Amino acid sequence: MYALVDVNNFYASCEAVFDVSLRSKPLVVLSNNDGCVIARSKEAKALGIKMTEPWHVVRKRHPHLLYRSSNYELYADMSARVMAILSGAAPAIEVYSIDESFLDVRGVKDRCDFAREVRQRIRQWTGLPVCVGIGRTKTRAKLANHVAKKQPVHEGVFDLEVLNAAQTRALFSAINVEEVWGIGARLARRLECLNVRTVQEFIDADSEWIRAHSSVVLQRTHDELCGTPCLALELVPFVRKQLVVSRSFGHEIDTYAGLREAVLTYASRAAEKLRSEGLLARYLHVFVHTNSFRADRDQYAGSYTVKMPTASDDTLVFAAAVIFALDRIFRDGYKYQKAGVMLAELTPAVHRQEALFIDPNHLAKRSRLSSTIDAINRQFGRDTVRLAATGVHRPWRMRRQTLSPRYTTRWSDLAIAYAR
DNA sequence: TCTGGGGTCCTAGGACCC
DNA sequence: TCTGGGGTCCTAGGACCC
Repeated sequence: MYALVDVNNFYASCEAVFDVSLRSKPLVVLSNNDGCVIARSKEAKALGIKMTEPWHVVRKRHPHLLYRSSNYELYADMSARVMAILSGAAPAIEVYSIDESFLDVRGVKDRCDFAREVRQRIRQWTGLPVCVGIGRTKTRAKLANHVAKKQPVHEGVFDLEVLNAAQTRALFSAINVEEVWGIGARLARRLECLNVRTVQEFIDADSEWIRAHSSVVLQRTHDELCGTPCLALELVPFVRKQLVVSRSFGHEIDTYAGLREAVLTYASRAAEKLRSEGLLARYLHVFVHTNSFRADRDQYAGSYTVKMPTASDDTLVFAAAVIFALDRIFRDGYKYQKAGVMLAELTPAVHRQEALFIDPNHLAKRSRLSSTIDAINRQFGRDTVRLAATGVHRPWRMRRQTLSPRYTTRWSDLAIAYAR
């Protein structure tokens, strides 16, 4: 038996916790470069604003809409607070995303009571509103959470397993199959062609028939929905398989030098992340492309993968690989809009394989250098020490015009309470 | 002018092996 | 008329998630 706890409109709710003027108002949070809408308050959803709609389009339609640039430092810290509360409340918890966790609630006597208590505690301790869905499988708990969110009568808590057969049938017949976890727009369209539109119609379909018409993935979703668990709680912290750092530029880049600055910056950030997780990478992949929305311009996309002699976490090794790759994919005469660095075939640093012809002392020295740089940057702020080749003025850096203060992670940004 | 970023898993098909 | 059988590995592409 699982409970899925999910923060309502997470990014928008985080902003409203600290800025009273944003509460109960239409508010959107924007992606990097203030490009798209990636979170909406309840009131903004009511205005019909869609997820990932371009901001410049929305803004024209709603000139007075409140908005904020995304502030991931704030959201990550608020997330950690919520997850800490949940860890204290349940015997086992799987942190599924920045704003969602699955809880093991087997053995809980009154599940709804428990859920209401958790909800109240998170509200009181963090200021964030959450909904809780309960079900026999993870997929059912997800669906229950959807009901908790959509039907205010349940006051944020819904247990699917207390319904009788007729009630369940009525509920499932009223929900579109696309709301099921694991069924996106594409699969929903394909299912519709097969006359499966509602959750109930999907459940009524034969498991093998689904496998034949789609894949084992959809079959698992079906079985989960019918009550047969296929997905267990993932308690072991996951080991990532790849690491990507990519950004659209704040201003387009049309020179080799500019592109090199940006890609080296991304590679440096990737190396930092890699080291902070104790991993090494064997492959480094670089990609660059022009703005595909500009139909009036020539388009170009290039990518190149470098296999390094041994797995590494060294910024300087990555920098050399980046330049090697970029020299092979750069084409003059284009306006580049986005680039990225991907690290792959990751292995734990404790299993480091040394190279036959490289002096181990050299490796140890470079490793100390990286650790020292990381320590300085942790203490004095990101980029205090960085490669000169990552640029000085960096006009391509992303735009974030309405970034809120880092209320919970910077002394200088702490909220101030005034007494009368 | 302005259109995000970061992940995972599965499948099909080709290359290659014995 | 007849054209084996079984396996692995890799890659590209498609689907999903938040």
